[in-house]
Amino acid sequence: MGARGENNFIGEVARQTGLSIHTLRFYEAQRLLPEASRTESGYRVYSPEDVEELHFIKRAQELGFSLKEIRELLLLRSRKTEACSHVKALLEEKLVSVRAKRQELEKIEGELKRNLAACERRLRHRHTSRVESCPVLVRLGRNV
Amino acid sequence: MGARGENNFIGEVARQTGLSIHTLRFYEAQRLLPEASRTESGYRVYSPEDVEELHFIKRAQELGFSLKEIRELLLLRSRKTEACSHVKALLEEKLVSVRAKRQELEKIEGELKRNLAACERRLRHRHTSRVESCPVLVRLGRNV
DNA sequence: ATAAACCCTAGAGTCTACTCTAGAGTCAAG
DNA sequence: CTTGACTCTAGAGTAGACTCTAGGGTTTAT
Repeated sequence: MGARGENNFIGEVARQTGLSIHTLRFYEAQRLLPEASRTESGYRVYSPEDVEELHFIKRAQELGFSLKEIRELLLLRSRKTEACSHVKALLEEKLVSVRAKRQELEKIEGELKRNLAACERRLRHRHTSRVESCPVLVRLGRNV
Repeated sequence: MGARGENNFIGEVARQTGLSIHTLRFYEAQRLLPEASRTESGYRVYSPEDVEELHFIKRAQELGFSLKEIRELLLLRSRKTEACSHVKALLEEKLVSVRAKRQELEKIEGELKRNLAACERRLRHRHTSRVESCPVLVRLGRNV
């Protein structure tokens, strides 16, 4: 139980947050975190607020925000003014793009299923599995 | 109606496929296409088969395959053997990952909606929109 | 006193799929 | 013969989010 156990050095914080040491330094370089304070020898020491901020970043990332957008959210948080309606706008924007991506993936998923079904029908009905009869490869090659 | 109109030079093929000239050369460099034949002066000439292959690539991309995976599909197509069951395996693999991504986005979408709802409730009930009361920013910062 | 485990910096490398640039040659039309 | 549209190559640049390396200092336990 030396200073190590008490101080939140970078490795410890990495463990707490599930981020890598590299990533923590990277976030600092990207100005997502305020510069962490240091020990005399230059080791970064993370306050509980820093750790909270890292959780904030992770959580926002899970909501599909990019680091750039997260920087904006953090700024809002610190500005402490007019935040809610601005946050709402960001959420709405993000919702639109996430919904579009999701719908895109749904279409892809449907296509894949259809191709897979064609594949399976063919494999059940013939012993040959040469390319000439692979409906998927044929389909992909057709113009239009 | 000179040689231009008859030969499928790169610009023409770009128009036909909706890919850029740069992209066509890029695909060749990535060995997705066999090296296109050339005129005496070195201009690339694309055969109808080349164009078909480009459509194949586009279509496969729309199914969520990466260029690397598409290279594999093209190889299968040219090997003309055992293709169908191999293709089936690739489709299944892709379906799994697309489904996972889609479900992930669905979760994100739900989260965003929930946050947005909290946002709206708050904005309806209070005139203050200070950060202390922005439920989303508070939520994002909470550990756990 | 020394090894193990930790930390530091600056900067390069990774991945994907392009996208663009500079400098130069080619071709058809007027 | 010139103009303009087209083509060529080699190589650099872009975006996002890391990830790693080399070379070196620090701390703790034995």
